[in-house]
Amino acid sequence: MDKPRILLLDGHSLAYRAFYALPVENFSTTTGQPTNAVFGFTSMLINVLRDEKPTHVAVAFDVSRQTFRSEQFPEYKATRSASPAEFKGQVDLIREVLQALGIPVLQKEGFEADDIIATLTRRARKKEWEVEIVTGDRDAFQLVTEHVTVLYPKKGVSDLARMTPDAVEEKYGLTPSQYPDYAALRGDPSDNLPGIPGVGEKTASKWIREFGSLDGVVDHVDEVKGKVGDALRAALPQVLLNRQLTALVADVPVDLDLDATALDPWNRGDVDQLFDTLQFRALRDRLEAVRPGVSDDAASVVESEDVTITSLSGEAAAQWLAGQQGVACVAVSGTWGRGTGEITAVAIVDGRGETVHLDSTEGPTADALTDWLASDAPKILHDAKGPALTLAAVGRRLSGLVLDTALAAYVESPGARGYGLSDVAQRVLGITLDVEAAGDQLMFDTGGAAVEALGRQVGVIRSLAEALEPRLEAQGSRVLLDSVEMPLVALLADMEHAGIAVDVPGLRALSDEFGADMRRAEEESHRLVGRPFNLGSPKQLQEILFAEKNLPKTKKIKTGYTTDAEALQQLFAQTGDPLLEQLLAWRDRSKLRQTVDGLIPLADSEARIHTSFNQMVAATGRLSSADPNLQNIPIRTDAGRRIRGCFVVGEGFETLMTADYSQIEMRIMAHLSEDEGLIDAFRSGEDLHTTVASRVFGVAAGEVDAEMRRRIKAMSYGLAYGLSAYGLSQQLDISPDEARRLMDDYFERFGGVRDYLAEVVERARAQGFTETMMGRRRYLPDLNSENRQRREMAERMALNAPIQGTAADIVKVSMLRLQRAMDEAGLGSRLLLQVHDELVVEVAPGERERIEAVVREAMASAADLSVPLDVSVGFGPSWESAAH
DNA sequence: AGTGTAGCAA
DNA sequence: ACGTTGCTACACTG
Repeated sequence: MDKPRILLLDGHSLAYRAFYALPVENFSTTTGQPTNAVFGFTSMLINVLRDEKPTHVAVAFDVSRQTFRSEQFPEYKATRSASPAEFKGQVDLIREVLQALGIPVLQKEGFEADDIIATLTRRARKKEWEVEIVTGDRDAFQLVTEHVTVLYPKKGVSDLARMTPDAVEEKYGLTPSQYPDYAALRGDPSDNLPGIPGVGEKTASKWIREFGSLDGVVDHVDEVKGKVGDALRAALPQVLLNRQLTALVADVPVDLDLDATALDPWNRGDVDQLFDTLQFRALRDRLEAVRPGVSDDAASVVESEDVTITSLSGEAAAQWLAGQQGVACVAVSGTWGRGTGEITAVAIVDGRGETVHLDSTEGPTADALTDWLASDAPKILHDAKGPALTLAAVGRRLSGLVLDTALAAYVESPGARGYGLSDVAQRVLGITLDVEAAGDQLMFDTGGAAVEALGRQVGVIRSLAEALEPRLEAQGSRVLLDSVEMPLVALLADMEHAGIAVDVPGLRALSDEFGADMRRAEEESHRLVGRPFNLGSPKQLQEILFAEKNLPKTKKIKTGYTTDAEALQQLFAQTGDPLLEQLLAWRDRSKLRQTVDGLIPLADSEARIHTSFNQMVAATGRLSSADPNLQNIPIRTDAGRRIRGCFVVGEGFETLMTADYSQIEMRIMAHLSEDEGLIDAFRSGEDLHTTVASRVFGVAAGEVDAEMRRRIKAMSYGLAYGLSAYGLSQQLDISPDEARRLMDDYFERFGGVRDYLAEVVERARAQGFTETMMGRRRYLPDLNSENRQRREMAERMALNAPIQGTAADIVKVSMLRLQRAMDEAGLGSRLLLQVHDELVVEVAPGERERIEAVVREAMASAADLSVPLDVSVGFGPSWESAAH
């Protein structure tokens, strides 16, 4: 066994360093608690634990300013200003962190942290332990020996200087034991210890080298010539006092058995909880990577410990699957994404409680498993889309899914941070799963550890199913889960696997063209400014626009003044500066080019791009699309639309079709609010915004001009987002008063809408959540927040969630109905994309008319509203041409 | 690596 | 402070 190595930290000095090294704006919790010092300290602690691998750790703190030093010299540290309010309190949080980690904290009235560290150093050295001291106080350099190292923060919180005897020698030209003598001569402004006029670091160091020590200097004090000599002699009493104060006391009466500083695994539950409240996500992961803690609830995690897991393969696997009884819980390991997937192994526990492990890297076992997953045998999985993709990749479809515990957790409470097995297990069961470690095992180890990890996971999935089902019943959200979210899994897998064809040469040509446009704008901008600069750097832009060219200041943001497109356009309108035009042109083209360049490498060998639809991200129930995001492909400008033109019908298909709901959110608002006027406006079949405008302004529909229509359109759309009079005025470029009047007039005519919006917020405030037509909830605890900003934010969310969420419900239902209708009719067309209110379908040869009818029917009948659900449809060889 | 700014969609 | 839901790229900073 190696020699023990003890790590001694100076809590206060490190916290102070961290506090000034890290900007407090960047390190605060959402509740406003500053955490920069806690973060920096904890980060340093984790780093030294990682790099130094100590066996023992202790942290010393100062208690108060009253120490034996301030008694001897009242001015000691007197110039230190009171610590800022943001710092106070953080020290207590640091103590909490240390307590959670089981690291002893030491302090002693009348002494400083450094004295305690000196004391512990002496004691540890008696036992011949190695000592490492981490402190921001240079006085500790006097403790350095061959076996005692000081780690001193150079700058920031991640760069520590390793002060060995050689390093001290190199830096000061002195031995560590000479350091306090030197410090006494030099004085220390931060401790308010006066130095000698005319004597700085250089001279102090020179004298100590020359005379060997401070005693030597005293002995030869008369030999020092010149003005500095006089100054030295005059200051000698102060220097000797300095020497006393700088000396660290190594016999502080602290009551601590060194063995109690042994670094033990900490309780992961406590640490997770604390790091959660501090909102230290990354730090927690770093900590886990350095030293995994132990779960406090080991028994409930390792449920599989006394469960027998049987590994089966080939024929035996097939037989077990065929004879499996009841509902099976399945834990799956494998990889998936980009429209395909592969399962490496599964653990299954069936209704009899038999647990098996199947290694599906082996052909026959994989085939048996595929058949079983595609069969109606009832099964419970956690996040089944990955396995469903694996099936889609071999032309099969996941079936028999009676519960997806990830989706269940999402439906039960959307808006949580994550829905991975460990996230949900933590939230629902209160147990900590070390999924990363398990994942590693699964990746690199096909032996017992991987089997056991999967066995544990399948046990957790079973517990989750039991815990979540009653919650869903209580909420009444079982229908939503069973008839919408879960059936959607296999459909999304099919869509992702299908992908959408792109014209790769077309995209390349666009990239070149946009690139050339960018270069032109860039060169012209450089010419106008007179030197090259980075057009993509908001910081440099600010410098040029506001400091050099002195253009009018725009809206303030954290880092200065905004240079966003809206602001630049306004500036251009004011000043006509040609640079602004070039900047805007460059921004536009570079955005388009980056979209194009992101797509090109994602096209597969058949020139198809496979996105991933995420079903558990949006708190309102919408899908999201990522890698690449195909829900934000440009459409508003001509150049942008050309990118859509590169999404094309694939080989073997006749055409693309797009079908979208027109004004679905307004229709939902009409339905939910039961506002007669709005319902009539929709039923009339006339242009909605014109009809609404004619009522608000009290003129005939024929007399509604473009401006009136524009204002009403903005107002109508804004309603569903909780738009304020101020926001409306900004958007329409009118005065807040005028916006206020517009809103009043609007609500005068459409009072039902106003009443509905008010009621929806009040109901949500009372019950704590909003609900969509299909019973999808969104919890909004902030509706009762004391903090106005948070409360109003929650109110806008409460306005929007039922409308956006109901639209999401309806579109999802329409997708399922479409899928079912196509299956039943045996059509070869397929759904490729969903863009919130739009579906993109790849139409098989000869199916155009039938598909149009099927799609219209599926979409129009997806919900029964008091207004019709209008669907517009378009066909074309590309996504752009299929738009309407 | 994480944060901030910017910008695209519905 | 003032309009919701997302995703991605880049610059900048530690």
